[in-house]
This record gives sequence, C-alpha cells and structure tokens, in this order.
Amino acid sequence: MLEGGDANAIRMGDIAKEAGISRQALYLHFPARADLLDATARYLDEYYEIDKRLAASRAAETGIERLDAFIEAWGNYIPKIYGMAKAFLAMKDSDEAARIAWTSRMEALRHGCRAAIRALNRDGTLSPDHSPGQAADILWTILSVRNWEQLRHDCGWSQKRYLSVTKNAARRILVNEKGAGE
Amino acid sequence: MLEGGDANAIRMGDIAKEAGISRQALYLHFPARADLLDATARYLDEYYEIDKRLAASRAAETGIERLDAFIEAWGNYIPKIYGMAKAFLAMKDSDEAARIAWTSRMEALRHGCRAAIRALNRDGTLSPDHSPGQAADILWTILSVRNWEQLRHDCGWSQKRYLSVTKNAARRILVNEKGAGE
DNA sequence: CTGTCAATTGACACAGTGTCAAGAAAAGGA
DNA sequence: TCCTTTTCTTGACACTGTGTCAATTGACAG
Repeated sequence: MLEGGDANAIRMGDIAKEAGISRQALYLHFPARADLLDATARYLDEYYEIDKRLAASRAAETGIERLDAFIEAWGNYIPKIYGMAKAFLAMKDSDEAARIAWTSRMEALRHGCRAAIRALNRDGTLSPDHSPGQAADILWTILSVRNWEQLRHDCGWSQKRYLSVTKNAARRILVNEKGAGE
Repeated sequence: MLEGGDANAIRMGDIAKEAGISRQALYLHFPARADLLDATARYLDEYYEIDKRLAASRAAETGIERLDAFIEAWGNYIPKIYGMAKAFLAMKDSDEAARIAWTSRMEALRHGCRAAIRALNRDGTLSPDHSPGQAADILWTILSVRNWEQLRHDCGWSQKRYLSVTKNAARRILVNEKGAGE
C-alpha cells in the first residue's frame, strides 16, 4: 500500500486545474507555493475586511467590551481562513518563506491582543496575576487557529459555543474579578 | 533556490545512521514511518512512566488538587515527548496510520481530563458554566501540545511559568469560584 | 509583418518514502 | 566443523510532488 488519504492535499496542479490553466502558468504567477498562499491570505484579508473588523473592536467603551469584540471579530474570521491557515501551518516547518509569512500574520494578531490588553490595563480591569505582556501572550494563545480547530473539529463544538466559551475563558483568566460583572 | 531549512526533518535515513544500521534494516523492523513513531511513543511512555504519573494525580484528596496534579504531570511530560509529538502532528494530515496512532494517544489524555473533571464535579467545585463533557473538552484543549509549544517557544516562557499559568487558567475557567481559594 | 507577452506542452532534477532482489555476516544447533 | 536460518547490507527502482527549463503557439499592438 502506498499513501492513504492526504487530507489537506491541495497540490499546485489541483489549483491550476481548478483555475483552468496549466500548472506551469500558475508558477508563472506564483514562483513558489508560499507565494500563492501569501497572495491568497492577502486577498482573504481584503475580501473579509479583517483589519476593519478588528479595528471596530477598538471602538468599544470599556476594556472588557473591547476584549469581547476582539474575540468575536477574530473568532468569526478563523473559519474563513481556516483552509489557508492549515496549508500554512503544514508548510511552515519545512519552508522558510511560509514560516515568515505565517509568523508575520500571527504577529499582527498578537499586536491586536496587546492593544486589547492595554485597554483592560487602562481601565484597571486587567487581572493582577499577569503582566500586560504575559496577558497578551495568553490571549494570543487562546485565540490560536489550533485551539479553534480542536474545539470545532475534534470536540464537535458549534461556532456559537466556541465563541461564548472563549470569551468567558478570556474574561476569567485576564480580567480582575472585581468589576468584571458585565 | 531549492528548499530552505527543514526544521523538524528527521528522515528515516538519519535515524538509521544514528542507530548504526542501514536504512533498509530500519524498514525491516518498522515497515513504515508511522510504525517507528508509534514504537517510539510507546517506549517513551514506559520510560517516563506516564501512566503511573497520571494515575498518581488520582490520589489527590480534592478535585482541585487533582486538577493541579494532573496538569503538573502532563505538563512536565510534554517536553519529553515534544520531538515525537511534532513528528506525529506533521504526519497526521497526510498519513492515515499516523493520524490513528496520534488520535488514540490524545484520546487517552482526554480520558484523564474527563476523570479529573468528574472529581471536580463530585466535590461540587465544577463551574456551573460548563457541563462535565464541555469542561473536559476545555481542559483537553488547554493541555494541547500546540499550546505548550506556542507559549514555550513562540512566547519564550519558562516551563515553570507555563505550568503556573496553565494551572491558574484551568482553575479560573473550570472551578466554581466559591471555595476555589486553595 | 514583427516584436512582445502570456500560456502551453513536455522533459527533467531533486528529495524522501517505501519496495525488491541478491548477496554477506553472524548465530546457533547437530 | 559444517549447515541452516535469521539478520543486515548494498544497490537499484517506483512513486509523488515541487520547482526549473526550453521550445512552441496564439493573441494583440504598433
């Protein structure tokens, strides 16, 4: 027996066929697989206006509301980019260009996490258990694509449950109990 | 330019060379890569006595102590199996046998999570926000190798910090506030 | 008509997994 | 010691997918 099912096997040839062009024409536009993924990512970002959505969470009055809005925005974006993200995650261990592209995307998210934590801190509602930097790391980790994948796919959760549990968890971990009640 | 650095590239040939035998002799003992990984996993389990360690957490008096002990045991086991786990995680999307082997290991962990949650539930200290099943899913997700990897590697946390923050987070999310103070 | 640009076909290098066949070593028993 | 069985070695090969290269075709513009 050779290979079994290659779950997320999206080969360059498949994409070319889907696009109705030859494999080599695809390489003409995207020199390497990572370039194609990167372009796809940029396209999805624009199409779904992720920057605008994340920025909108900045409009929240309190740090706590902002945290919720941030999680909501990102959490609803994940399913849209999941296919691409999975391809990136699979590639990043073996391809330097893919690693760099993915890391830069994740740094952008991390930036948003830091900003949300800063808002909590300004309100005095950041849990005294964590420094702002550490709190941002925690939020960033909670919001990872892998956690979304595990809860939605392996645990069979609905998107709604994912969101509500994630928001609840983030609050419990990051927000100071006093004054955390809505 | 061809490939860049293949971070976790442990080829069959490398292992054979390391073991001082030919690549084909390795295939004689382990028909496929997944078999080798599986055997390695079993060996590490025995060597580090993971079953015993996880079982020891059962001895805790209260559900809360048990939760801490469980996280401590598993959290300290992750660094020992990380190399193998990473290889499994990279393979599981393209190799059915690897997927099955890894899933079965993760099911064992999930089992332990469910047992820990049951202990909390018996004590009446499980957070009313979650059903036992849902709470077990959350704990299982918190304890994922990917989260350990992200916090330790990407965020540069120490193992000590990883453990204390993880324990703290699990308590805050899963334990009913009343009576949670040590 | 001619130059340019994009796409096509087809071949090839490369890396890594897994398979196969023939022969060399090392045991182990009579 | 001789013979048999098992284990390992060498070397070749099939297969898959990425990325490269060269020669060719077709369209469109000046």
